[in-house]
Amino acid sequence: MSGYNLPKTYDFSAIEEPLYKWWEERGYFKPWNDPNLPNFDPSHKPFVISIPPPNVTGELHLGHAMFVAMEDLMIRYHRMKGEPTLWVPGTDHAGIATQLLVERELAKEGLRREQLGREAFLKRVWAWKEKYGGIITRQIRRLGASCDWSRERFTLDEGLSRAVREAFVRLYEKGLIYRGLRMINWSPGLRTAVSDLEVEYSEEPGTLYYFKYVLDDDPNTYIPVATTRPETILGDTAVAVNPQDERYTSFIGRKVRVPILGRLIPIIADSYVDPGFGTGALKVTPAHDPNDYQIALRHNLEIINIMTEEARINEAGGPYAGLDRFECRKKLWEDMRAADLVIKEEPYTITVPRSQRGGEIIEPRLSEQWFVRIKPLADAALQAVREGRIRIIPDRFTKIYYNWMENIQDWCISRQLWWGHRIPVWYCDDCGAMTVAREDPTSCATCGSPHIHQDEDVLDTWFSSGLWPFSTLGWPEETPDYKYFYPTSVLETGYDILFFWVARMIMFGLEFTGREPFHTVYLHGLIRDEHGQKMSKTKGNVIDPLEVMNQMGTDALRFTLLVGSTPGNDINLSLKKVEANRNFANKVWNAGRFVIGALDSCPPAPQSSPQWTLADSWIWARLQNLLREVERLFESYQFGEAGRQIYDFFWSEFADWYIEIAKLQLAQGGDRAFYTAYTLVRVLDACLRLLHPFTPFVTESLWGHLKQAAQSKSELLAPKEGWAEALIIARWPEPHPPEDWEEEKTEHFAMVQDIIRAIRNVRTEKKVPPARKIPAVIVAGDHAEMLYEQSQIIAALAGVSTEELQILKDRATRSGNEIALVARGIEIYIPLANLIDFEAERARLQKELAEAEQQISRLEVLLAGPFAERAPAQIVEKERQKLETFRETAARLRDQLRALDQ
RNA sequence: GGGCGGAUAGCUCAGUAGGUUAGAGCGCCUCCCUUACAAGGAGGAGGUCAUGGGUUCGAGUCCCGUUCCGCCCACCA
Repeated sequence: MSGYNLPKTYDFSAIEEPLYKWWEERGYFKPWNDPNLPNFDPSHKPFVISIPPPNVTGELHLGHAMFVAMEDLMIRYHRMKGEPTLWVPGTDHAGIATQLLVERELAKEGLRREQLGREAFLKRVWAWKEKYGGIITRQIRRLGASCDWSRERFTLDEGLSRAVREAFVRLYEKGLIYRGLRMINWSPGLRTAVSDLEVEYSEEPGTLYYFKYVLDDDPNTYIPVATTRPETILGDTAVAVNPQDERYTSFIGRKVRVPILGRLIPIIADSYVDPGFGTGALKVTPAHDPNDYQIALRHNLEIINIMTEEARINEAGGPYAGLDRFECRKKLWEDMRAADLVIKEEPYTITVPRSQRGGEIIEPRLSEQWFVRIKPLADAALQAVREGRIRIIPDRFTKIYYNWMENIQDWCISRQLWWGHRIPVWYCDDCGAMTVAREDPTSCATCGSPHIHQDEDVLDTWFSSGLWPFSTLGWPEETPDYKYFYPTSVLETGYDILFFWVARMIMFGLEFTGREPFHTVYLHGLIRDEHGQKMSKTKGNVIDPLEVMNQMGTDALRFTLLVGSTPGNDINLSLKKVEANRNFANKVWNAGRFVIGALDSCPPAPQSSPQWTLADSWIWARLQNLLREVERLFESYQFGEAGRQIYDFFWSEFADWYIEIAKLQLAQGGDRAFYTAYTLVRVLDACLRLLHPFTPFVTESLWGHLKQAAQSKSELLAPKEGWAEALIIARWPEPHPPEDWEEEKTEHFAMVQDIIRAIRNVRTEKKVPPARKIPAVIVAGDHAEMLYEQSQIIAALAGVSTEELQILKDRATRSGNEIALVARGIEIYIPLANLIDFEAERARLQKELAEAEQQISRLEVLLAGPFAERAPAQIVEKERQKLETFRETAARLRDQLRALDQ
């Protein structure tokens, strides 16, 4: 049996890499993936996914593994459905993250980027990208990602850069991009602006500092003020109170002195101030607080910036100039205490804005930046989802999306970095006018002067990612790819970047292409450790997907991620789960070995028409049921549930029952053996196809062996059209319409199963040695004939001796010297007189009888009530039959109890 | 301050057409190296589906309230 030449344990490490190479070389990842078919068929609707581009310098983590598993699943499924399928891969330049990495490298050499200058620095980054940029894509291949690498893109590629320019200029020309002085979030460490989304707020224990603002006209009187950031006192330009606040009415319009600095600032009235909070008086620092800035605008206050780009105090801070913001806080407070300006300190929980990258504390800062006027874009994006042109799965994120879109603020898109798309704006040194252009200009568009210089800033990375679904296909050119593959189909990613990325793609897609960039958004959850903790290096609970793949194989990891998750819900991953799925891959492998072995030894194709056994029919019916279920589940994006059902079918029906029975049928030889092999092949083949999107490697590998074995056997086993040259491009199995016989065969087989289980159960209970065959009498009424045909199977699987198995329609006498069982109304007697403990038997039978009677009365009540009239006839009938069976069972149990008493 | 998710077996979780005896994996107990697989096979123990109400012939599943856990959004010094 050549099937047994395959290794006994599935050896993924020998299989995965060559298989992936083969797929790629054969061109299966391309949309026209069958090498035997013509190259382009525009009449087919394509299925397209753009990869969420990982950071070019990133390293594989479970988030990547998750999206690859999900997207590759969808891609492989649609490919097998025969659709032209394209998965566009690529990477993101990831401005901040990458620049930070390179700057850190420089720091090791004692260098800062300013010392190198822009050109030289960018050269370094590109060199870095060339060196490490391939790592992540290699790792993604390792996961089995079947993307079309010939179409790989990078956000800083020439084509994509052109798209970015085009987008910027179009928005600018429409008046949707503007430059202005605004309060933005400033990252002192990176010395750049960041967007609202890049700031995370954390509740932290802090202090509320109370101090005195002394009145200029009455040095003995002061107005008490509280702040969480004393250093900002240096930039105060007013103290505000609520106009309704009677405590302070007399102060309004008078002046106070800024502590230490001695500047005179006014006390003003503004209804923004909450009289109930703190002291009811608010210090106003327009340059360092967004609310204060608004107040300043209303009252025309002076705006004093007291901090440098690195959040040190500048010359406006007088004696504190040069100090770091937190040093200053300490020093200033001490000085104020010495000057008797301190009232008290109170512990206070403050909401600290921190950078998403690195966690440093963000400073609100007034500065000149570029913004996208987002409202018009957001409105269109809102419409697209409201009108169902884009569907978000799971549905609950739709609300979150609405909420964000409805309250969206203008998007700060300029970054004071060097690594990224430089803003295509030039300033004239002579007339000062701006030139915004698609191509680098040589002169000022307004005055014609050649003395122009480009804006120093680059664009937010997400600006280019927002164009990803169409920029990767060639936009703004009307390339064949763009025309055919755009819009894409499904956008799949983690819910954590719904706003960062998904929302922006929708806005940009609608704005620039006039179409929704995809019709469906599928969001997966975050991956946590086995107890739901976030994975982090400090906690030491990080699972490295590469490690997992090395240990258990790619299929095991993929299957775990897919089956262990439901849309939008976080998944708690543990190695135990992966291990269980590695075992599954091994199970599949071994079932395959068995089937291939069966093929090798089975007789040639018969002339006669097939005669199916109950088991054959049953497994076929169950397979059809599975195909229907999987189809339904895939349609509704319930991939995890689909995987689970395939798993269950494969293991507990196909392997546990059909294969066991197949051994008996094969042993009969002749036509029976052939048709058994035929069924084995059919079912295994279908399972491999169904599993392929989940576990591509073990299925492809096994399928190749199976195909070979089947083809060398007979045309019947391997009809040409069914067996493509690779599983990856083989057809997805379609279910047959349900047929009448299916229900009956399923029912009958369930009976056989229950009888076998009942006997096995009693064997274990009575501690019958496994090898010992026992006698049994089955009394089955109308089912006797059907069961008689299954007697071999019952005997073999239940450990009953074939000679001593009787299957009767009825039996006049019952002896007390038998163990009596009832399964589905069928009686089973095991004459094991020496093993019978009469008391225990009576107790057991009585317990079973009680259970049956309880069910009977429950069902009687149910069927006598309104249920019978109101519930659908089918459901009622089902319950009626159940009641019948229980009555039957109860009657048999009573017989047996009586027999026991004789 | 708003909004969302979770609460099901010792652990981690499925259960998304409401159908009446609630499932899996791991762990646990008994037995078995049976010629695909010990990464396996057979049998078993274990759950008042967080809680209180409601809708319905019927609720783990739908509606309302409560408690605990987690998350997102929001400019309160």
